[in-house]
Amino acid sequence: MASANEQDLSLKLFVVLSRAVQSVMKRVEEDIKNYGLNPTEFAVLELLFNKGDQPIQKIGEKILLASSSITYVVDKLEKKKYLIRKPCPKDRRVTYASITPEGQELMSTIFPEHKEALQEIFGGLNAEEKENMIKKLKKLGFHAQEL
Amino acid sequence: MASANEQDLSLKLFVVLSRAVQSVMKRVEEDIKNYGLNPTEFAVLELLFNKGDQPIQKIGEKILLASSSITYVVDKLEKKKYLIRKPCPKDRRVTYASITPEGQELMSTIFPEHKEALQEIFGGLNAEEKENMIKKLKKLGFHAQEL
DNA sequence: ATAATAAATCTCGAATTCGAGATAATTTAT
DNA sequence: ATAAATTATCTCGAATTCGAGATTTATTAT
Repeated sequence: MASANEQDLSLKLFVVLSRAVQSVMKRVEEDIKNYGLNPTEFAVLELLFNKGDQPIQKIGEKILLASSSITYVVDKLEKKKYLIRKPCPKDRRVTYASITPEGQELMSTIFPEHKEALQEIFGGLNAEEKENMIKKLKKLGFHAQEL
Repeated sequence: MASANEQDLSLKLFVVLSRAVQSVMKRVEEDIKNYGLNPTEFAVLELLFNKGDQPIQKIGEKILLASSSITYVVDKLEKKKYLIRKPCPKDRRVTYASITPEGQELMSTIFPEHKEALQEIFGGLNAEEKENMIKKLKKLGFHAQEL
């Protein structure tokens, strides 16, 4: 059994993590909202922009979203003309999401801006601190995932 | 202007942070769901349990929730008999949320269990790593908040 | 070859959160 | 003392996410 101090330390880490993430995400959302997108839409476009066409199923796996939610987001992006659905000829169960030229143009403009915004948002830490935090967060994330 | 490497590091930190938090939160939600609560309900009860009666307004400030959302959560907890609303006699605009004996009993049972669960979820890091992460997350959070 | 199983996508309804605005009470300024 | 501004809470509708289940297609087992 963990000592009271160890437990309190974990509790504190949980609280501090929640707060910090809330502050960070708020800024990130503000940034993305400037582009007329929400974080999920941005994540989907970023995936298609950087990794090419994806089966709708795969998108859900990569950005950790339920299939019904993906349908919703892809619908919205299709209405905005940033992507189109393309049926897969080999497997008629599958539909690809494919970024349009409009989507490409949008992303090639805003992705660099987004990276600058992230650079500012994470400006509280220097490079070494970021490297270290990445390492520790991976450890933490893997452990939590495997429970 | 930040170098490409610095920007990529921030982007990577953002991605890793998002993933890690997603894994952690998923476990925490599973834990809390066992108690028949969602994370927001738990946060409200925890506040009342540890800090005593609170004006509804204050709850929103402490757990960072919009006033309309607080009304919704307090309604739910009141239906579950874990808290009651008490009008403030000094200022008739104010309503206190007050934990009931049932709520006290619930929290005194599940709060220790919750701390044990957190101890497991954060078990990927040792005490020193947690201390360090708390320090860095505070830096990160304050910086992001002040932008 | 047929039946059972699995996989991909979608539909639907519920849960949660937000923002805008309504209402009522208090405080501040004139 | 009255008017104006502020504060606390709530109502309402929109946005987003989920899970359960429906539908269609493909794969596996008999």
